[in-house]
Amino acid sequence: MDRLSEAEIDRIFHALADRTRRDILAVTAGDGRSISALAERYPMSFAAVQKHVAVLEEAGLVTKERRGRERLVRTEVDPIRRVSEVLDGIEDLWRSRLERIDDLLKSERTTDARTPNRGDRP
Amino acid sequence: MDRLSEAEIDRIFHALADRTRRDILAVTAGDGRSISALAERYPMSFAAVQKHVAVLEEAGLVTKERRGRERLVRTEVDPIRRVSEVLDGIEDLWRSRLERIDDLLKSERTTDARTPNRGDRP
DNA sequence: CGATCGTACAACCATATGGTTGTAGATCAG
DNA sequence: CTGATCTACAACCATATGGTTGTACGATCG
Repeated sequence: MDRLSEAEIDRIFHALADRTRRDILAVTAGDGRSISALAERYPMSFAAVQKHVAVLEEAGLVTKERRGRERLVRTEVDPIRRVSEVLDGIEDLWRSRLERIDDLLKSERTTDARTPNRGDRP
Repeated sequence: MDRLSEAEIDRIFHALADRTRRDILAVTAGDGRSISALAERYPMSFAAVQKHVAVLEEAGLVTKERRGRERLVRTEVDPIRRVSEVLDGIEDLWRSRLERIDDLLKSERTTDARTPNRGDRP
């Protein structure tokens, strides 16, 4: 249960930044589908769908399991859950910064009001 | 409070699929920073950072507010929260499909076991 | 005023991306 | 075995992306 590396997060978000790939995730969530079954759903060639699946696979969002001559594509929910936590992290940061700023403003109002508006940190 | 369109989700995930942009989001969460202040943090030109901010802005993840000759960049937490729900949606789908399959297997086991393994739907 | 700072934007370049077609290897049906 | 199906993979192409440099413009300082 390691944390996701930045490179992994890059790959996951990039994989999610495409309608077709998100749809593949939705369709193959829970039960798997063969690539050719997937290819029927989209207005593009088999090879194009194959590439989308490859992107999802490299991001760890789906796995391929062979069944006879087919490869069953199935979405893995774990990385999705973990990348969701990345977003939660930004949200938490946002909240805590707001709090900190609020405190700052309060303490300044009780002492002086000469607007030291810079928050630089080299 | 509309739902995000697919195009918006495309833009948001694409914006998130870059380390520098995610860092900008983290840094400007809560309090804003000028673009030149941001540019000091990264090993690239001012114009490159400017482009990253533009991508984030088009995705609605940050807003720019002018203060004097500077533009304060500040992350908007709402779209982040909403795209997080997109991921939750996939996860929910996953869970419900698993349930459905489980039910299917159970009902088959009680009647017959001739493995009708195809789940096609034209 | 002139100089400088922060920004905007255009032009350019190398590489990545998303699509295509074509070829070849496995596996299954007859 | 033969043929059909499913997959893998390479080669190719147009466009998008992430970076650069250079120029221009508004706001601030002296």
